[in-house]
Amino acid sequence: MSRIRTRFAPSPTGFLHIGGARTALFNWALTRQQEGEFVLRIEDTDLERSTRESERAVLEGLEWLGIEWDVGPLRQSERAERHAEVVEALLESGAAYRCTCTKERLEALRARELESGGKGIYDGHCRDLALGPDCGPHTVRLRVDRSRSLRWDDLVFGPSGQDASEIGDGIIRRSDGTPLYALAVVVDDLDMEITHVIRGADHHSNTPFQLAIYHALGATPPIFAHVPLIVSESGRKLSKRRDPVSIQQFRAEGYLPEAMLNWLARMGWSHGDQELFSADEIIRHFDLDHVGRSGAQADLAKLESLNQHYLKARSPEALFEAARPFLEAVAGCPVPRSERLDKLLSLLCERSHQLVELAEKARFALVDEIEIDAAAARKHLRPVALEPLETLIGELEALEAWTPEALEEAFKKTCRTQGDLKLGRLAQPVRVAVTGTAASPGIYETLEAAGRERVVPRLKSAVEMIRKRIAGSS
RNA sequence: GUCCCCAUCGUCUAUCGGUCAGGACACCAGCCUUUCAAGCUGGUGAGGCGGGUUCGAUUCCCGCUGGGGACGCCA
Repeated sequence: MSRIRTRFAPSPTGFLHIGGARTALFNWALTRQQEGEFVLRIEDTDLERSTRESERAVLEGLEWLGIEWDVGPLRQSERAERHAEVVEALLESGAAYRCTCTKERLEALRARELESGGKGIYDGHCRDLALGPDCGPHTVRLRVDRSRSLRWDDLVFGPSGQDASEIGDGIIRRSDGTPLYALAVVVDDLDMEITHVIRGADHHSNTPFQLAIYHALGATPPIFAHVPLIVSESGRKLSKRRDPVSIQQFRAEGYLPEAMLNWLARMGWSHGDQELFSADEIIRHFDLDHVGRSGAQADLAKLESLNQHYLKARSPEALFEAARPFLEAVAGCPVPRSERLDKLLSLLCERSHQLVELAEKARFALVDEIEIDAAAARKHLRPVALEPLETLIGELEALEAWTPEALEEAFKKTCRTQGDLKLGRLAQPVRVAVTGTAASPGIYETLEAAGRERVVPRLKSAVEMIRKRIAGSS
């Protein structure tokens, strides 16, 4: 058997969304596995809605995910001549005909049809009129051979399609001379020798008409595999407005590409009980037979869980590399990598789901001025903490080494001299004073990460706060 | 409205006639504990309904119900 050739054909009318990304992933995975060729084709025939900007967004999204194409990006708009040529040939052979029906007539027709319980398809008004090129403004319709079967064996849905008698003569060229999607995809897929068309299930019911075009062209259709849609929590098709669907949005929030890939792969596809997949494993195991037929809801909680998993799985270098822009956004300045920061990051990814969250939690070690959470201060920076804090400051200032071990020693000693104070009674006020919040990694690691130069002043300012509080309440 | 498709825990799913219906996320509880997490242990939780076929149906068939998609001079 010859090599397979697949394609991903997004229309650049927005950003790369998760449905498209998953379709691309499935195409890519199968192609890599079979050592075929993967074509990227931009379907930009709708000039009004297509922009170079969103085309770039789509490419960037794919690149970020690590989905690489072998051919392209090709643009459908650049193939206009070829499309026109095919329509002319179809006209010539009689497989297509000119239609002068106005939009008004068609609308009225459809309304009347629907009203009387009909199918709302074209009635063939111009089918046998043999209209010539001089018939005025006209579209071109495919003369669907009504005796044929427009069925195929879908690799995901199984036997699909209907008889040609059930569909109408669809338009393949607009009155302005440009081709319609159905014509363009078929011609492009044929010219590009695409062997497997793997696309969203929203194309499932458009496929019969496309088969009719293949027939009219005397061509053999490719193999089709329709992948069920990813749906929103309401169970409907994803909406760009209401649902978080943009790949770049996820990226901006700090999701890792390996987590996205894993998440996307497991929506609709499975490999037994396995949940974790690297890109290589997806390629190795991907199988259209194990793509389900029902729509999948995008579960953000699962993505978060996967993202944390991959955050923890990253090497310190790779973690820092991914986190850097987020850390710098918090710091407001370049953030160099350091051993101290690496340690903090590894501690923080156990309590973060995305990089934005991680960077925010690292704030206390990145900036000089922190804000103290009011509720945390009220609860922990109380008069009873005053003496212990002052004692601790003395201990810390006397410390030679700023290590977790030395810090622990200082804390233990302070607790002892403060009448066997429970560690939590000291650790919590310190935590709030140093991080501004009541939650952080272990207190010694936290102090180590913040650095002596920041810890002592912050403790002193906390002491001041408490003093003011005492003065204010008396 | 017409055509097409889909239907297992809250969610993603495994199961290709015989399983105590499994896993993961989420959720709950316990352990751990200086906070928050993480981790560990345990737990709640599913075959939409009605008919068939069969010794036996989640699995095969039909109907119903529910949900979705397509019906453009959009892609």
